[in-house]
Amino acid sequence: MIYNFKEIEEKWQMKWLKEQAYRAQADDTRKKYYLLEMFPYPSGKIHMGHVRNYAIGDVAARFKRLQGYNVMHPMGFDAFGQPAENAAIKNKTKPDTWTHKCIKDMGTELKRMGFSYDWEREVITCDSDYYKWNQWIFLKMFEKSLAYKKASAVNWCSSCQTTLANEEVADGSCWRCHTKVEQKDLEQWYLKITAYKEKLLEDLGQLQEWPQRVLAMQNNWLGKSSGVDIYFGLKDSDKVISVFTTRVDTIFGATYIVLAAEHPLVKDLIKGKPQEKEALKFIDKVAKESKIVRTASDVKKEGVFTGSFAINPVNNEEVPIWIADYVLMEYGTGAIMAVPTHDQRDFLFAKEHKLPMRVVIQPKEQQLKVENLIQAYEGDGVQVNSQEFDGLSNLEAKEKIAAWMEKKGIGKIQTHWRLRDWLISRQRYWGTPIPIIYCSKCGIVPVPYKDLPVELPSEAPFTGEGGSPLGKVKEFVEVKCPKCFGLARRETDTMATFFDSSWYFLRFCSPKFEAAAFDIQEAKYWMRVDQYIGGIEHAILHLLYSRFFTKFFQDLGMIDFSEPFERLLTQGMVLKDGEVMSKSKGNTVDPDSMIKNYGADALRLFILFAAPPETELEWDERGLEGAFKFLNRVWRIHENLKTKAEDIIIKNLHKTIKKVSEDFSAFKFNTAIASLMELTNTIYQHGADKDVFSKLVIMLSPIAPHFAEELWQILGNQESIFKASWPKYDAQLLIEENVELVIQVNGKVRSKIEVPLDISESSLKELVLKDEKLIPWLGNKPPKKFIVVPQKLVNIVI
RNA sequence: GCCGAAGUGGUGGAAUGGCAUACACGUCGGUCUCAAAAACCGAUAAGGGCAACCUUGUAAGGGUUCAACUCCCUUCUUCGGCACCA
Repeated sequence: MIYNFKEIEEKWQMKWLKEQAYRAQADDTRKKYYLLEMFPYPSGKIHMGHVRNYAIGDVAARFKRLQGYNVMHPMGFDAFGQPAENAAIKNKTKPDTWTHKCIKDMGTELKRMGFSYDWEREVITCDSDYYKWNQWIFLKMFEKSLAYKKASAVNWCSSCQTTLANEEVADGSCWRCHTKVEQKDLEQWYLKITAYKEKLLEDLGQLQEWPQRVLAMQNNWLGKSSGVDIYFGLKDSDKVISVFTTRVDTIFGATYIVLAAEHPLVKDLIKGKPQEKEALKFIDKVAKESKIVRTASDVKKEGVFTGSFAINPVNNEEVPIWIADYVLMEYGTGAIMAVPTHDQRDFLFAKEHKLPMRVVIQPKEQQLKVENLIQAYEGDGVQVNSQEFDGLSNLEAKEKIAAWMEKKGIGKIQTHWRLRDWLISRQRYWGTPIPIIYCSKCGIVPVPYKDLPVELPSEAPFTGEGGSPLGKVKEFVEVKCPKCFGLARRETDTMATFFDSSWYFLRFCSPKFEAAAFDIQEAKYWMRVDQYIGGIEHAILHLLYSRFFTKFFQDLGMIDFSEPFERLLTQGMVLKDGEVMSKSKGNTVDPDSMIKNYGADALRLFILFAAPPETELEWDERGLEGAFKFLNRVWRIHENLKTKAEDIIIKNLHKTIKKVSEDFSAFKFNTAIASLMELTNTIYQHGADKDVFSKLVIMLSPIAPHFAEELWQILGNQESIFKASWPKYDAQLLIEENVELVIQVNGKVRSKIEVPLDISESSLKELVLKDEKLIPWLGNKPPKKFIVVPQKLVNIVI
């Protein structure tokens, strides 16, 4: 007999919705648990990645409820963004219409999976009652000079026809459409995330429950590097070139310096020099090279001499100044001191252009000589040719030289970062309008708070062909200046959508609150997010921005913590035949058809059983079939319940309760399910009574909620199974009187014996030595050593 | 180059110093059936042996330990992040 999953799942889904079974209310008398999964972009259809992400979250939410926590488990939609615009163009509809239809369709699919969301808290970022607060946050940042406008070379995607943040560029290409990113000079809005760089780095230390790899990625992204800025004077002028180095110990070996082609002093340095023409040609060439070509590591290092000289401030030596393509304006000061003997890039460049070298660090095991060098020596050693620092270890010298230079005023201990401010202007329609007005008299004027929201006009002529579509909406653009009431124009760019998702977890605490972005009291109860679950692809972008916003809200005094997510779980991808499921590869499996064939419960069970949450999961429909068979196997138990279960079953049950409780707490769902399967197998051998079966059903309920709810009702319960409490195990029952000991000889298993739990070591020894199976191994020599691990094993060494 | 994660049967995976391969998939065999499906029961790392058993085995090599998938060192491979980063 097969249980009727279709009927059962529909029935309970309707009931849960009608009764608002998963409504969460703040309650100071109860311990809260805020469980959050990354909300989806409303594409219209859920995919297996969503199913996995949300199945993991739902099990945790339901488990915590059964344990008595007051659980908030909200869901919403990250609804602004380019795909809606593209789809609207394609389907000749409006992004708003298209998006809301997708939200509806996707909501239906999520409901069909039986996820226990509090739908009353649904947040949709493209609705003005949400994005109004994006604008409010932007204005607050503007007030604190954390939002500012700047002209600069920016990343430009010609296919998306918009600018991109540094975080949105991967391998020199647009993260969304993989088009090669170009550089363009534009005036754009930035958020000053760099104001929080130290705190963003330091607070990573708080995040004990985050995966190592995410912490490592954030650390890399922030890219702090400590060193010294050294001031090189010019030979023929009083200008100064500042270079940055992390190897100040090699300063006495600096035989030339190199500037990036874009360095502001370059034009001055070459002016009137015989090399001027050649240098200008080179600068022009570098400017045309794309960043990808320039940063490819196998490219030959090219450069030209400026004709000018600088003075090395530690020894007053004259050193030539070069321009080269391997020095980047974006990093450090855009200028380096070159130490060819101890830096491989400088070495290659010096060889190529026949520049001088000097060894200043001698390794212990060999004697370096400039004429014999075939590569730079980048390791540690002892200082030589370094005046009073000779003889010191270079590590010691590094600190001493830095301090000495600071004292003499020729250098400064300095830190450089990789992190850049966040460019948020997008030349697209479907996003939050930036609440700024440009007045020819008053300049940049923020929209007054009382005028929020700046509504996104419902009609705009977007064609996908570039230029901000809002710029063509006259009624939107033309506005009175809030200060002088003269004619002014609105900003026509919209905000990057990562702005929207940088604080939605706070909005969930009070999604309908009208007086502020969130209700401080509600946030005080619900925040921080106890468990956050989502894909590794957000390891940098979304998680970094959210951490930044949280720190900003803390500075505004609206919250009293600086990190939003206490625990983070990044779930692995779903693969098919070893490859990531994706539309472009055409190897996707539609969750909907799986629900039709096997039910949502079986799908949830399979996806949780097939692999631990963090690792990749290989899709296997036969495995799904197996999960379905298991549910049927459990289902049939209720038809044959005994009045009293045997002791062995009771013991097994309590062992299982212990194991499943521990595994659920640690998000080890695959092994939890394995123990439930083992218990089921034992029940097939020995039978179960109503109590044992009820407990099995409760333990299964977070994974297969409809299935469990139905069985719970069949067992005669009136209330929902999710009002029941998680079973507790009786430690007494887990204590065995006898225990099987493994007997090893020289570490190899040779026998097993059953002994009383509290056997003394001497009587155990006596017993073991009498074991006939051991005779061939022990011979008649006395054992050298006799190791006893209580209740586990004995190892005899001969 | 730097940083991070991983490598275990035919397959997904389990075991974090103490019986390697739990649980499941697949395969094979059996029960039931006119038959099939379903269901139920059993076998299933490799090699050797009629068998009881024995040997080998967790990417490779070495080490620590009575005992190593697990800890340490070296190397290889795969995946991910950063990178002419000074």
